[in-house]
Amino acid sequence: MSETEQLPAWCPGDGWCSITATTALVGKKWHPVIIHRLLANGPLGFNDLQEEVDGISSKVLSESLDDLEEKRVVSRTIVSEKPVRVEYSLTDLGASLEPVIFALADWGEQHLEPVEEEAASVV
Amino acid sequence: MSETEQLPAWCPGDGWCSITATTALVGKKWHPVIIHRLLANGPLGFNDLQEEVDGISSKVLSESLDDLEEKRVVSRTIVSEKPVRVEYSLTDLGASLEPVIFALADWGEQHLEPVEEEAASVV
DNA sequence: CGGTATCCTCATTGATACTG
DNA sequence: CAGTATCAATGAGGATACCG
Repeated sequence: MSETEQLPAWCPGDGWCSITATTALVGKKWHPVIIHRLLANGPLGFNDLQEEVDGISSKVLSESLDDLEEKRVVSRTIVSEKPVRVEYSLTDLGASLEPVIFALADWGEQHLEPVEEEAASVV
Repeated sequence: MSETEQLPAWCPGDGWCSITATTALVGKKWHPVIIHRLLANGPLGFNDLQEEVDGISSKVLSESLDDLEEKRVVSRTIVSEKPVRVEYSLTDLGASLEPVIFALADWGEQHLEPVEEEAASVV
């Protein structure tokens, strides 16, 4: 119980797990995509973001953003223009997720991407 | 609607998204951890795996493994020894997830890990 | 050892509508 | 534009027990 030092670096504690910890933050269904879009397309307004994500409802987007904000991954900025806009962007913590998001996207590209032909039958 | 080629490589189609595709495969709560353990500790039997994962019930582990098997990420091998054992291991596809899993673990390490001191106050 | 079978609860989503 | 309110539906996850 006291020899955590013999364990590999990627799995430190007895109970604690870096994977579990990470997925607890960004493991929700839409979180990776949202972060991805913010990473790629810079700060976005609510509706712009919703269009980027494709398929998400305003309710779920709102909840997701609340969650990500609470976890200090996303920051919400009210831009006092006219009319007032809101801008969602990544915090430094959020931006630091780039390798993770990139790994997800990359793997999907390389291993799943395919089937533009099949898509034709679906329309 | 026809100019998908102007989009960056990591976000190809109009509807299709590599992130969404990837998380559809490994986005379930326990999947990354399970893959991580198989990645790290080689083939494992059911109960061994359950102990590695820590906190998962046999039911959920079973369901997760079924799912991962169906998705060709994990393979189940019956070892005809005596008594019969079962070995779970990663397929080539599963093994190819290493960068993703590693990214998750790595990020957790670097950004979440700490707070052994704070833990004392929670107990 | 390697699982299933139940049952139950909570979290997440989806659809829709409405608001300032 | 940027959300919130409601409500229904799904389903993932947990506890426990049991089986070959």
